[in-house]
Amino acid sequence: MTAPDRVLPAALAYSTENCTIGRAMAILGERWTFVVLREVFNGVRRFDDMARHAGIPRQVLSNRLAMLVEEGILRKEPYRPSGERVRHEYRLTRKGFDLYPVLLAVSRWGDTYLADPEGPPVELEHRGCGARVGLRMSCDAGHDIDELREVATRPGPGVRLLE
Amino acid sequence: MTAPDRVLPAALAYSTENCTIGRAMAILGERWTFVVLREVFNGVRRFDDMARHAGIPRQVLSNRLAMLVEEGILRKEPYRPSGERVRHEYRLTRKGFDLYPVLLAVSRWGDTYLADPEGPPVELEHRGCGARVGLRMSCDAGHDIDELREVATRPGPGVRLLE
DNA sequence: CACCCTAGGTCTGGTTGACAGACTCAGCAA
DNA sequence: TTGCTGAGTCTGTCAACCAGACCTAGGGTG
Repeated sequence: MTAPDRVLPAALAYSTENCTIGRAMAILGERWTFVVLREVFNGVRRFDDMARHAGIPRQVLSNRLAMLVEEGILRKEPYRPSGERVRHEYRLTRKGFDLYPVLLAVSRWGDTYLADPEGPPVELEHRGCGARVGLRMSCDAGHDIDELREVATRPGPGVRLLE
Repeated sequence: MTAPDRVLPAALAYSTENCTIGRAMAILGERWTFVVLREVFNGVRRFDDMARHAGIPRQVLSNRLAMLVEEGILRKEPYRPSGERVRHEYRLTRKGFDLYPVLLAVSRWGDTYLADPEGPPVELEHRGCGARVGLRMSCDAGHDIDELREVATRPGPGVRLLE
């Protein structure tokens, strides 16, 4: 029960309204967005497969896919299975692939804190080596970072002062 | 326009209903949850500071904080600034701190794809070294992983077969 | 004492989103 | 002609979001 420091860190002198987390979560922060993405990363690319496999309400899936296409995270591609008419599948764009670390981070956190007692239902392994896949913090200079204390916040090039 | 493989990967023979991503997103996947967490990670711990600083509707903030406390991600602690009455602040639990990689991943993705042209408003640097902080995929055996292709999905201990 | 200020909420009401279940529609197949 | 299948849309209900006003307890001020 000690008094906290009321001195706000430097970053907080700036508006967070333009902070990218808010924008990112406006896209990613809907109940099913990540579930859809997990399906696509797992190779499920078709509407009915997703709806059936992940148990997403069809209307919601429809909305989510349309939004993800509009945001440039998925693209809708026609293809023709031999002897059938043209169908469509959803595939990841580069922007979509780059969400993999987010998905992985969420997945590891969920496995740690939300899995049933017996353990997580699905695991990701390093192909060949067999060890579990995870994320490590590091800086662009290559140093590993183990402690949150080693991370500092600084204003970036797009900073905007509070009025 | 090639036909996709309709053979679902091994993981998909199992229900994803119990997959932890779904559960995690039921908690994290709401418009403001991460924005609240970002504030707390930045050292903003009090109701009014969050509401003012991040522009969150007070009712929503109230709900979000209550939910995060109930989920064991935040805890509410009383403290008394000298000469004032008792107040409350929200602090991260261990479970909450472990969300940092998720926050960092979202933040880096947002900085890359959603920032204003001039760049992200805030950056995270390695204290001392000054380089930007990011995440690297690696396996528990210590190998770096650069390609998504190196990651394979396997059933985990808590797997549950589809009926 | 009466009044004001502040932190930390609640209350109200309109708008949007989630969701289940039924319906549609095009093209192939029998 | 009828049926099947993939990929949706339509309808109606219920919950969540959100802005803006309101409330309340404790301490300070005149």
